[in-house]
Amino acid sequence: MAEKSTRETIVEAADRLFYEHGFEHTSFADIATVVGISRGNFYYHFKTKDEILDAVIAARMARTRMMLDGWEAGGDTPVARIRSFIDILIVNRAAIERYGCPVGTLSTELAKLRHGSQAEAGRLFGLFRSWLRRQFEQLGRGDDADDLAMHLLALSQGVATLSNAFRDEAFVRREVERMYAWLDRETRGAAARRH
Amino acid sequence: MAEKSTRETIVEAADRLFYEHGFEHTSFADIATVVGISRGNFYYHFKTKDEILDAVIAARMARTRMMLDGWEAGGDTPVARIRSFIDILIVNRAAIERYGCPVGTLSTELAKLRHGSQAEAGRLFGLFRSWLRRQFEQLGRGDDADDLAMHLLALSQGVATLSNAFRDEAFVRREVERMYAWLDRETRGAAARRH
DNA sequence: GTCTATAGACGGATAGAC
DNA sequence: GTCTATCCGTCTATAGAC
Repeated sequence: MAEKSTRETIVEAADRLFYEHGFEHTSFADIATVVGISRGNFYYHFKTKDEILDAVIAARMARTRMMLDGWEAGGDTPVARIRSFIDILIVNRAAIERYGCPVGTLSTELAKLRHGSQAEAGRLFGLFRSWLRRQFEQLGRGDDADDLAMHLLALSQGVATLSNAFRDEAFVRREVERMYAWLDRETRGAAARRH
Repeated sequence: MAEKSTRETIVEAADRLFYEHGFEHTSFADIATVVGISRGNFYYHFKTKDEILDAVIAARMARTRMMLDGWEAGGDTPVARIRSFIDILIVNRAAIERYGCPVGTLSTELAKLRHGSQAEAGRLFGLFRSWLRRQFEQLGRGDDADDLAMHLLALSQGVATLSNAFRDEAFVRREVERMYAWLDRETRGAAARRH
């Protein structure tokens, strides 16, 4: 495996810092310190903070696509795949408790900053939305597949926010079970409808 | 009506700026400019930014309590009162689309900043949580009243976040209708259970 | 003359940009 | 490595009320 380029290392560090401390709260010096390079070298790779942000968003888009592709390949049925989405709340529980959802918190921060890349960040949500919509469509919910996708996305976001505010693991687990039950209800007889 | 004190004016301006631009992104100079006073005068009333934050949180707590008391007095039944909560998404739709939920966005921002007042901000959530819990208890849901309160709070948070990200009014209205339906389902036969 | 409210200038620190 | 802007926080000065 080839060594990671300096640029990639910078983007990874910025990605983590933006998530854990917020975009605005993260300074060039913070990133440079984590990466272990001088600020001079830094400016060779990125001219402005906005450039780093765009690179971070692009990296997250790529990573998310890979994750969604993995779920697509790994799940036998649409229901199983949608469960993979719900399970993020469990898998990433510790990080979410501390820092919230990476997608939601970046999106709201950029909205408040009136930052030009907010639309870009919103496309991250779009990836999940269209992926979920496709799963529901495969379950025969052509009419309201997008509604269902948005509903599940919203609930997942809200659970992440409250998990961050209350740090209550039991709450998250209850809500995940509730989402499972909801999914079963919504998709009951789905196979029958398809034929 | 007595004229508002300078201190109150400062807190009001800070409240709005913290909501619209975020806590960290708002500087003393920004607040002073909005209020129309000098920075020197500013420091006479508040020594540090954290002091203003605490005052803002205290003001929001008081305002929220008044709002909840108003719903309590204005709604004939617990269901009607809970609907008042759900309706915030409609009433404050324009602001939420732009800036998100004031409670959720402040809480997540302070969490990322590891700010000492995050617990204070979390108490704002607590107000809604315990108020909702009481409503569900009055509907005879003693066992899972808190679960239901948290679930509704989470859904409301998620809808606010996605409303901010996608700026989709139709989505918000659909989710509000969905919450109404959920509320009806959860409270069906509530009166019977109580007797 | 002291207290309150306001104003303005100064300094250290740090940020982003080159 | 340097430059400029900005931010937070302190310090001093002024003007009126009592």
